[in-house]
Amino acid sequence: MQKTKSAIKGGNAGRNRGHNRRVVLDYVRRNEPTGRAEIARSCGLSIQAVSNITDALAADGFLQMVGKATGKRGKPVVQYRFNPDQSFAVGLEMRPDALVCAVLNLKGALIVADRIAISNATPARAIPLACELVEKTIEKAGRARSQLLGVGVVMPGPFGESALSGIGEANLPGWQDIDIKQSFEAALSCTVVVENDATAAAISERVAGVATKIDNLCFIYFGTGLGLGVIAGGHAQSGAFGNFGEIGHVITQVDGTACSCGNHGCLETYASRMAAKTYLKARGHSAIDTEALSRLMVAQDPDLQAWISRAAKHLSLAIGMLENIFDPEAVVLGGAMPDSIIEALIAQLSLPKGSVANRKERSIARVIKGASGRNTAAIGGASIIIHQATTPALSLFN
Amino acid sequence: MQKTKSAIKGGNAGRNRGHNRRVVLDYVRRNEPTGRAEIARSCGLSIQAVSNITDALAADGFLQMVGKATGKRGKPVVQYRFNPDQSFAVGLEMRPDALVCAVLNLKGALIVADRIAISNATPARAIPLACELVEKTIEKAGRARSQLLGVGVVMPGPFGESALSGIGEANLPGWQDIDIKQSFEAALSCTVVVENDATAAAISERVAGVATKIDNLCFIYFGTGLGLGVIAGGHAQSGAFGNFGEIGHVITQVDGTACSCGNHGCLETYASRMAAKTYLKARGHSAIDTEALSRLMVAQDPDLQAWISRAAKHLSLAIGMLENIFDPEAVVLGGAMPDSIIEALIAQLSLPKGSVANRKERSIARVIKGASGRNTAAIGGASIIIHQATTPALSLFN
DNA sequence: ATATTTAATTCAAGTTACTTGAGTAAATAA
DNA sequence: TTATTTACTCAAGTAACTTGAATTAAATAT
Repeated sequence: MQKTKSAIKGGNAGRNRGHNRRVVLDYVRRNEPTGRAEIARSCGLSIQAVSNITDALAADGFLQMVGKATGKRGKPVVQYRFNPDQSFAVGLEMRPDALVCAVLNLKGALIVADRIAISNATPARAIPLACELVEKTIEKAGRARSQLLGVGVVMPGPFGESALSGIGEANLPGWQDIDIKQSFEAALSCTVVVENDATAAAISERVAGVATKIDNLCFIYFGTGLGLGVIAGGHAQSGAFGNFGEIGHVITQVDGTACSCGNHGCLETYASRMAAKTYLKARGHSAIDTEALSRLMVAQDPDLQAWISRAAKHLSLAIGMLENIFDPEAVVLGGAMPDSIIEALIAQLSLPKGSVANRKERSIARVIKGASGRNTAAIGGASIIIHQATTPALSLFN
Repeated sequence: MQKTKSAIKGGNAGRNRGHNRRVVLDYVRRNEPTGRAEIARSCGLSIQAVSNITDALAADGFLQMVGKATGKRGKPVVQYRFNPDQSFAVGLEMRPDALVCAVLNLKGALIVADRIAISNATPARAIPLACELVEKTIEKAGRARSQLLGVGVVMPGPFGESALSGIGEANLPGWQDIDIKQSFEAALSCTVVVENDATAAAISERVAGVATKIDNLCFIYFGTGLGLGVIAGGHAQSGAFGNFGEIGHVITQVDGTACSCGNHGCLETYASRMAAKTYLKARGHSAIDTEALSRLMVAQDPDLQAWISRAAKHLSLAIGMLENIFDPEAVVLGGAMPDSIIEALIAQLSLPKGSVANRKERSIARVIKGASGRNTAAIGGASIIIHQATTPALSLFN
């Protein structure tokens, strides 16, 4: 009988210290400016403890004192705020045709993004190039390498054995057999996290996007295929084998369009960049890239309009399903797709009325546009690093 | 600007103590019999700390020393095991037509289950009756009321404003406006947790069912409708508004059968007890309850066979979708449905091959049968209490 | 048989980070 | 001016964990 690995570890004074620092840091980041008494009340700690912690965080540069707040009765509050420039995070998107790198400050603001074209993106070729790009982009951002918090590497899923399964045609070749995280950690000697694009995008919305105050969201990501990133209770979902969110292969039409995965009627064959490309090519358009899509959108091309209308139908089904399953505060659409098309898709959705999401007193729309564009995934990668550094979790005890 | 309530609190020695006790208790429960050195290694604590903690847990009756294990080199391990009878948990299912109560020991074993019929289940009528049933069932189980760990109340979701939304026809009337948890806590003066049936069922599989070693699972629950309970990373998902898992209203056939929710082609109209009832009634069968379904199954009734075959098609779609979205270790089917029918449904599934779940090296089947029968939900309710008491989580710091 | 090795466990002292309680400071309200 | 309120500091106290040396008991080697 195999013993269960206890995923959850015990705590001690030291681990507690780390946890509490994150709790305080996270609270200040989300409620700045704020004072120590308020932090203590909110975080369930004594004022003295918070005082010690803020002193330490300020000494380390994570927090900044920003003067006193008067107006209320009592001794004025010495206010602290989060220092977004204490360090920085790097995001790196690995694509078959390009490597994209983004440097973000701790508030999630983009400092610099850069990219290089690449072909034949095997690990042996791509990893050194990627690392070089990372170093150059850090330099371009004018940041000290020593302040690097970590690198978030974003690759299209699914990971692992998925190559065997039919899904994952859009994957990079030769990456199934290596430990990506370890390879990058060895090359960059810093914290590295590997995630899929959709999850990265979802996290970036929570770090600095439309969902900073939202703890439960679904992000539908337009990559080559279609991905789903979910944040539940403030934490990103990743599945048992890291392949959470393969929404592209959810079937929205029985016996529909043939999909590369072997099934028919997958959502991805209707609503994805690839689907748009295929649809437009079949109607005589050529060289469909993101820019071309933008242009067709401006020109109100009837073929693109027809595609959007069809895609919106399938997306509506999928979104209704997500709402009923995840009960999120909002569904976000974004990714490597022109803003104008995402907006058009949202405008044409016909969401089911019979849904737990169809509440009268909604403070946010059911579907909102998230970050999109060519750098979304790389920004998402950096956001994961920020999220991990500032979000207290049980993982601290691991 | 509203301040974020810090959901996550800081830790101190006392909270750490509680956390560590749970970590140790959980480890022993899942790996018994085991010794202190092993616990220390697995939980990241020092042997001395574990020794103190096990002493305390043994003194409180949560752990029992069960002798020494020889055979290996070195001083023999003093083994401990979880004491399943230190206290007990109660589950209570509130249904429109009946109240079901189950008493479980801490290992999740059923001690006694009981039920009473009820009509017009308004809160004012049902809550006193339910509390009476709880007390009587505890007595019948021969347990001391003082050992009661808590009561898990199971009701069909969705909760909250859902009555407005069209979904939830099967709901109990008059329960939308009261705080169910508080009402029961006041009446029973003990810990009360309220959950939906599907989540309760999922947790019960993890506490004592087919998923004790599984951290990621999806449970499709046959209630009146169809529910989904998900455990991800060992923790039950509940959604932003407690309405996670309304899988019954996922559309598996565009323009399909009309559903009470106003949409067409909802999974629930094909695969649920209600669907079976409707299908069989339309074909001349009458008085279809669970027992009748069992009898028809034994008799190999062709109408029921046809229904199963159709339901399996729709379930296959839904399960494929769940696999792609959640990437679970397994999907479990169970609930208030005869075992024989669940088995037949599983046998007739045709799962998509293009799925992240279609791995070669699976140790468990993609779809397995979980607990089913008339008491499943009540047992699930009690399981939630057990799960909460023995599963360490960040919530300890709340 | 005896010695050695291995591993679990205990004992006592030491450490850490938090809490407590008394006291101070600075603002508004009366 | 005085009282009240609220934030914060200082110093001492405490709980729970870690560390390191010593002890115990079984399996294995000599």
